[in-house]
Amino acid sequence: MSATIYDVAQRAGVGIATVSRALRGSGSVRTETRERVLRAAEELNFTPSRLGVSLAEGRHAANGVVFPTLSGPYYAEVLLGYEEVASELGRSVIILSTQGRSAVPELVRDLAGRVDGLVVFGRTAPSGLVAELVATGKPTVLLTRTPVAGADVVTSENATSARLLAEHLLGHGHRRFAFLGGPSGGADVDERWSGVVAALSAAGVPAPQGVALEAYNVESGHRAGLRVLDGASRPDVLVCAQDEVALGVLRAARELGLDVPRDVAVTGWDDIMAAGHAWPPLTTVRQPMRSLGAGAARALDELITGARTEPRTLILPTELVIRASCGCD
Amino acid sequence: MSATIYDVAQRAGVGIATVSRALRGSGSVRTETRERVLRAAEELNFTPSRLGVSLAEGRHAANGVVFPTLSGPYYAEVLLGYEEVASELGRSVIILSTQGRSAVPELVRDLAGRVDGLVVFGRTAPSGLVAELVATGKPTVLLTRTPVAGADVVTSENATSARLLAEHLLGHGHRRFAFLGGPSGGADVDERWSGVVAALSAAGVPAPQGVALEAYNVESGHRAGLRVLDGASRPDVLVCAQDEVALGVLRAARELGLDVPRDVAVTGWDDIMAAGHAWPPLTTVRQPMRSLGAGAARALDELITGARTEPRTLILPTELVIRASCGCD
DNA sequence: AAAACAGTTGGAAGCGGTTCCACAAACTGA
DNA sequence: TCAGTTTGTGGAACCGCTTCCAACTGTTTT
Repeated sequence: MSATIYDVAQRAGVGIATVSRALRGSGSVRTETRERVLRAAEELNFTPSRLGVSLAEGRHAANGVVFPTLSGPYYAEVLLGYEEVASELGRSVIILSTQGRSAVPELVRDLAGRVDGLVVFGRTAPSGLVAELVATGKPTVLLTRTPVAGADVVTSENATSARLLAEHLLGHGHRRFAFLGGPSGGADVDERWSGVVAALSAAGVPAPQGVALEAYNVESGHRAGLRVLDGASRPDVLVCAQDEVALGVLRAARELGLDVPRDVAVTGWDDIMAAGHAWPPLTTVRQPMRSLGAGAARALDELITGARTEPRTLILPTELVIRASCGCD
Repeated sequence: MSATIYDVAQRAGVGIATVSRALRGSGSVRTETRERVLRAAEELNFTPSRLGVSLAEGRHAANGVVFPTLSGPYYAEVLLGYEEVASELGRSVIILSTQGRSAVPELVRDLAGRVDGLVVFGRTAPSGLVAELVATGKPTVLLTRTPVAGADVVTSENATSARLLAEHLLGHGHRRFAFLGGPSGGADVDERWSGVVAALSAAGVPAPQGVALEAYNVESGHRAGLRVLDGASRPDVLVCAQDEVALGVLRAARELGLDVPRDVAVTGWDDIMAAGHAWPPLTTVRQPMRSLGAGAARALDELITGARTEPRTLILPTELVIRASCGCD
């Protein structure tokens, strides 16, 4: 096995307390002694055991993230932003994906035992479980998820951007809307729905047709697209709750011989990479995915260090990205 | 703080050894005693400290993964496959992304101290560092990366698929090839290059023009595409080392008023989601991304548990995916 | 009935660090 | 010169668990 602090102490001819102080720069150690310790540590190729340190310090120096999946760019980007900041703050990131898992509560509890705090995305762990974690005093940040008492929330703006998007589409003359997303697509999707409904209502236009999805991915969007676009009463525009759904709709339209945006307009949400490369390029709402992750990491750090004790909600701004699929150009 | 094993022992009126045995089912404990312990643990809401368990067991029950980035679907998909299997094997996954980081060696060493073994992707940590880790006896699996003595390698087939791809393109009548990838694009890209070169050489066609990229993403492909396609001596086909690069090339071609595949053919590699949704749909080589991750997780588990001590190389098959961007249809 | 035995159990020794506390040595100021 | 710091250091007490070992109980074997 590798060298322990006792080996270093013996080699340097000092006590383990002095080794610890010399290596981590705490307490005062005579320069000459420090150098002797450093040399001994170097010679033995000593690296402090992370477990020993954590046990003694009473902290893991690690955070957990619970997300549904990394299929699709959204969660991956958020995770990336999160990991970057967490790493800067000296914390490792332990991941847990829940999609397709059966024993989610057990996995989440296990994860909670390995970290100082965790970030939980929407559509992963049930709220009861989150409440249970919060109750044990585990710092928790909720990402794009309905609030739970005692936990931070980080999310991006939805309702207003949805309203702006809908108003833009109304400006194109579209009147018959379909919204591909619900039901219970999670807090964020619900807010987008509300925003669209509000805009149409204000304009005196009939409420959008709500189209339920089994999942938020291309296949699901494709199936829904075929279903919605094939009927006689085809909508003017399909507002999709996610870009991937919209990509599936674009494919469905192509297969049905429909031209987007002439025959039907399509919009997405998130502004993933593929959105700009689709044909036609997708009009969508850009979410600051990296910033969401970064914001969650900072919020969690504040809760863990105790820099802040009161839970807080952080809402990041989004941006309407007009391309061609709405009817522009 | 939360209850410890001592609290449970006291409440149940037994020793901590008995509590440990009762809870983890090791050793023999009288049924009546076990039930008393279980009840006490339940009442105190006891969860064994992960740090205490790990320190005593001498293992972390966690693995690390080092990857460049999660921008783009490739690494995300592999990571997903990895996490799924690791989780099944009872191991948590700690992630570390290196792109844009300055202190990579320190970060990797720190990570190594928190895990029982790690997976290192290509283009992240320098080989010297990996060799150092392997030398300390840390089980290591290399993913799509040049081998290091003592470490497992998991990768997917490159040279043969590249040859097949090139032969298909030759069948379309293309003769002037450009390869967007090198130099030193990593072991996998080098193999793809070799495969293409071999096919052209066998057909008596001039060797491909090698086009260096600053990075493997859409922007980089876009810039390279503008450069290569704008000249007088435009190639017949641009073989890209990655789908994202190819997507950038498609955009460049569109901007230059070129029709793909009539004026120039384009191919990618990986078969990411966007490849099928691009216009024209991208001919590419599908890598089994999830399986790569899953294979790495299993290989690492074997090394950690000692089920296998000799390093091994696992090469997964790929599949040529013919769509329209090569000239088909 | 004595001896061998299987089943239970608690004490204590780690695992590898951090840090409190006591103590000695060297320094400060009057 | 002497009391009162300041500095440097080691011993030992944790942190929370697993597991070896010895002891103790109640059977079963001879």
